[in-house]
Parts: sequence; structure tokens; C-alpha cells
Amino acid sequence: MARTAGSHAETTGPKVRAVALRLFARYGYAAVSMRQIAAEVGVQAGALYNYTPDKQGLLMSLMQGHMHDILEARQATSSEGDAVQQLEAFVKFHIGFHLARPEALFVSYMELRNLEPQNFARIEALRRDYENELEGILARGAAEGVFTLDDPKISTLAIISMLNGVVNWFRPDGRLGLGDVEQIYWGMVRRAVGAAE
Amino acid sequence: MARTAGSHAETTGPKVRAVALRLFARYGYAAVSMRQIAAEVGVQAGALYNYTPDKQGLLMSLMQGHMHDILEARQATSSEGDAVQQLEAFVKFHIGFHLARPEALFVSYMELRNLEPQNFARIEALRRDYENELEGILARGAAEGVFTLDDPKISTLAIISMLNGVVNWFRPDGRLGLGDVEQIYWGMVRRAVGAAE
DNA sequence: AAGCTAACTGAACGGGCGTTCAGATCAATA
DNA sequence: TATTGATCTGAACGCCCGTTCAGTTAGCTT
Repeated sequence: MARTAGSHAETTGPKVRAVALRLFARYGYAAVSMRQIAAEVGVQAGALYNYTPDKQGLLMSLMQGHMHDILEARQATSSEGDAVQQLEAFVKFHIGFHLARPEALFVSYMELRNLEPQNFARIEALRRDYENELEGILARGAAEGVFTLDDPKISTLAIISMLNGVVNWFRPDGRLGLGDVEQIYWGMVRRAVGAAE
Repeated sequence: MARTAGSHAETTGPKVRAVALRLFARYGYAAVSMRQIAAEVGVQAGALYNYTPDKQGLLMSLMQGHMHDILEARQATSSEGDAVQQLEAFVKFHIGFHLARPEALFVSYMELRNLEPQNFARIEALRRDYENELEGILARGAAEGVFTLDDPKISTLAIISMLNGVVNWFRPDGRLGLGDVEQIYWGMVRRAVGAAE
């Protein structure tokens, strides 16, 4: 039996990516086999190779896709206002974006070490592009004297780390909603950089 | 050949743990084989089983050891003073402890998903014990009115996330020394919780 | 000097891995 | 309706996995 009724590339392709993302996030890239992915997709392992050249390519595609998505979404977000307003927008954007796709964040930050060197370099470059957006805001605010910062680079990394941590505990059915989380983290970030209320 | 000159349990045992920690931190638990560990130790794979019941036990032992070490070291740190001083001590302790053993932090935070459920529960409990120390300080400071906090629990997790991020970029031969890092992060944490200078 | 035993080797076990590919199947095209 | 080509199966490839264990060796004890 092949080509079961209702199975087309348009559905299988995205399904492969979705399943791989979920399994990689849950168990880790190295711990997930192509056969496991195939089983959850509902095909044999060989069929996966219609959608990826190999397992590494699948991971790379997921990570590249995530970085592309976030950079694009960030671009689409209007960034008007002073440094404080821009920082607020960045913080809330970052939280909102990742709470909507926690698995992508998990994979993007934990599977870097499983990328082959050349792929690693490409993802790192995209990540730096994104982090530079925050660093730019911090530097601008520091120059304008509205932020108190010891070191813009370190502050950038510290804030990103803090924000990323949200996916470790947030539960959609928990006591806090997205708005609450945005407010709490924005408050901490705002105070951390010494911005007035 | 067996029992090569100079190889005893007292040296091989710790070596197994050290090698496993380094490899797990670098490549991930699932991606590292017992044969790889054995090769770096300088023995055959079978010999590892004189020092661990199985691979999972080796991971568990490393993580349990780390949590035990940090709780013990924390206990040994005098925690006198008001809430602000206690927070400062905690922040600097946390940074100093982990910058001295970044691999242990890597493994402890990234390999949780590779623990069998019962082991996971044990490690989580220890981790909560540690985080409760910080939460206690924050709660006390909030009660005394010296801290501005929206949510002690979330603040605890946010601060820990921020501090843990330090091992992602810190390099012993970089431009910043331990003292600088402690100062920068303490500054951000202090402001984040709204504590006066 | 002899015996003991901790420490280790080397081979083997069953099983799963990523990947390939000839052949089967079915939706769309002509 | 006949043909094509995208899609998938099922089996196979060589390789590596975690773990076990009988046998060998070397340092300690007596």
C-alpha cells in the first residue's frame, strides 16, 4: 500500500516539521529517531526523505525557519517612540512570540550544539541580528540617559536569558495570562535598566 | 591486558565522572555513547560498569552531585544582613559557583528531560529547595518594603534564568573577570527588584 | 612466595540507528 | 481512458548502541 487516500505532500510536509519540532523539543534531537517521527506522522521512515535531505537538514530547517519567522515578525512590529517605549515593545513582543511557540524556542536554544559547524554559524548570525535589535535599543537609551546600564552587551544577553526563561514555567491554563506575564517581565526589565516609570 | 600500571579505582572512578560531565555538557546525554566516555577515560566500555549501574545512573549521579554541592556550598555561605545584603550574597554566590563549573550547570538544566520520571522528581525537588532560598529572600524583602515585586515566584524564576545565562557567554580569558560579572549582574538584579542603592 | 580479589579486557548479545532504493499505488493530466 | 509522476512502502545496508560476562592481569595481603 502506498499513497493512502488523503495523504499528499501539502499535508505530509508540514506534518513532518510539526512532529519533528514537538519531538525534538520534548526529547532532544539526538534522542529522537527518524522512525519515531515517521510513526507519529503516519508514514514509513523512508518517506521522510521526500521532505528533508537528512535528519540534520530537518533540524536546520526548523531552526532557520524559527529565526526567519521571529525576525520577520519583529520587522512587522512598528517600533515608534522613545527608547523606553521601544524596550517595552521588544519585551512584550519577545514574550508573546515565544509563548505562542515554546517548542521552537526550546529547540532553537538547546539544539545549537547538534548543528554542524556551518549550520551553527548561520543560526548564530541570525540570532545575533535579533539580539542586536535589543542591544540597539539599550544603547540608544543609555546614550539618551534614560537607562542605567553597566554594559549594553551583557545587559542584552541577561535580559534575553531572563525572558526566555518564561517558557520553562508558563502554562496556558495557569493562574497567569499572557498579559500578566508581559506586565511582570516588563516591570522587571524596566527597573533592571533603571528606566523611570 | 588488564589492570594497566597506575590505574586504580580511585583515579578511574572520578575520571569517569569528569569525562562524562564534559561530554554530556558538550554534546548532550543522548548523543554521547558509553564507548566514547570509555575511550576518553582510557578503558573499554565494559569497565565503566564498575562505577555506574548504567548510563542513566551516571547522569543521575552527576546531577544529584551538583545539586548536593550547590546546596551544601550555599549552606556554608553565611547569610547575615538585611534582605538586600542577602540578595547580593545570593546573586554573587550563584554566579561564582557556576562560573567555576559551567558544565555542571549545562547538564543540570539541559538534561532534565533525559532523566527517568523518578529521577526527574528527585532533582526537581532539590532544585526547588535551592530556588526557595531566593524566593524567601525576595518575599522577606517585599514584606519589609525594600523590594518592589509584582510576583515573588515569577521574580525568582526570572532572576535565576538571567543569572544562569552567564555561562552561555562568559569566557575566563575574556574582557570581564568574575568580579565584573558579579557587579554587572548584581546591579541588574538589584534594580530589577527595585532595591535602593 | 602464594593466594586473593579488585580492575579491566575483549567479545558477544539483541536491537535500533540513518539512509537508500526498487517497486507499488493513486491523483492528476492529457 | 491511458499515462504519467509524485508519493509512499517495505526491505535492506552497514554501523553503532547499552549492557553482560567469562577470562586475564596486577597489586595487595599474608
